Amino acid sequence: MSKRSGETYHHGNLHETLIAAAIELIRDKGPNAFSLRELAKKAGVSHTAPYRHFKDKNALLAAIAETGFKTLTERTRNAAMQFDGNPKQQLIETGVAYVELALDNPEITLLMFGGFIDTEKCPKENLDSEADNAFQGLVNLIESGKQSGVFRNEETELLALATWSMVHGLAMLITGGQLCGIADEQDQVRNLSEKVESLLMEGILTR
Amino acid sequence: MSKRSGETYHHGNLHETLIAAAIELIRDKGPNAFSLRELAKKAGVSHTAPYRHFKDKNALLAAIAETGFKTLTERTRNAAMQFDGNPKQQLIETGVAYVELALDNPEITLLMFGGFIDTEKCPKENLDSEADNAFQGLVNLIESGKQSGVFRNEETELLALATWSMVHGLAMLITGGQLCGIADEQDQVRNLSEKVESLLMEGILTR
DNA sequence: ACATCAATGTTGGCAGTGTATACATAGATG
DNA sequence: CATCTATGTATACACTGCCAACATTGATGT
Repeated sequence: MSKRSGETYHHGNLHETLIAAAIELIRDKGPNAFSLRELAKKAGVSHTAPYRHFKDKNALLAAIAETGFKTLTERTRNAAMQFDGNPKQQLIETGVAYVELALDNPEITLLMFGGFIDTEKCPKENLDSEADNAFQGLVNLIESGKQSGVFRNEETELLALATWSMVHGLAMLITGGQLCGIADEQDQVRNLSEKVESLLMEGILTR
Repeated sequence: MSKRSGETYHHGNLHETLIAAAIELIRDKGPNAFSLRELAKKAGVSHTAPYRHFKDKNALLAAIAETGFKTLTERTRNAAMQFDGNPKQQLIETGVAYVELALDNPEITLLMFGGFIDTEKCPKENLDSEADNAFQGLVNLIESGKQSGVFRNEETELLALATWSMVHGLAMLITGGQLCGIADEQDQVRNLSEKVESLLMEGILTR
């Protein structure tokens, strides 16, 4: 029965609608309070309709996390592209982009890294491989920086892991609220990211 | 009515029992799947008994997170104490202790930093102040290292934040499963932590 | 010694949750 | 135009957090 003019029995585009609405809900209430039934209501469908598009709640969250990793890959790559040929600046801007994205989307970031999603051990599924993409960009960046003699000749994966950890840690501390008062505003974050990463590059020991 | 010999109407020590049992449950099923009712069953009390000791679920989780921060403070301080007078080694061992603790208690670590607990903006409550304690130890360590000329003469808080971010990021990447295959075993973690922190100290730029 | 009270427990109930099952509809395909 | 399959709905169940009313008991003051 099509009660009103615009309403059809088949939604037609529920998959994308659900993801978009879910992101909104998570932004509002956090990944913890997010519920499938409220999502269905928001999308204007019955509370079991989402199961035609996602195996279960976890699968939907995983899909959202994946979009998060995609934009993370995009943003960091774009940031790096703007300083092609300058690995040092590239590394800094990549980090700033990483942290800024996390600050702009704290709830999604928590969803991505907060253990809300069961990933069945360590399968190289879409989700993880998408995260690998972001990491791979970093690896490439460092590799080229090594070859041009800017970065030390250490194992590339190790250098990448160090920079990733640094930036990721800062992002998680901010989104987790551990840095309240220290890093709330946007410009503070950029400033902080830059300084912290400079420290990683220059080292914190005297010479 | 006291049915059997050992059973009393008043448990007598429910508060601690609940926390201990909750930690076990969270270890088993993750902070996400943890439920108050299952906890009550495990503790052998009715499903509302926990409410006599904790305002709500969030309060219980906060209490558990607080114990987590306490042990974090202990472990890192103990690690530092063992190398008194050697700030560089102190910093490394502190970081290793941090990451190892996270690896040993991934679910609790997620609980502490994964956004499961509503902290009402940024109140300086027990939870946060306990986290501050761990950070303060790091600040002191770096301050003394600066005075003995080992660490660069940068703003102490910034140096502390950088080292904390680095170590925290590594810990979160490991517990979040992002480093599957790279850092699973205990000795791998120590090795990785040491290397990564050495990089932070020495810097990753060529000189 | 006894009444009283506050702390700590239980029972029952409610709204909300994830998800399994059976059924309804409609767009696509032969 | 019949049929199939994708997509949506209705219903039901076990489970959840939490509230309100009641029960038990150890502690307290007189």
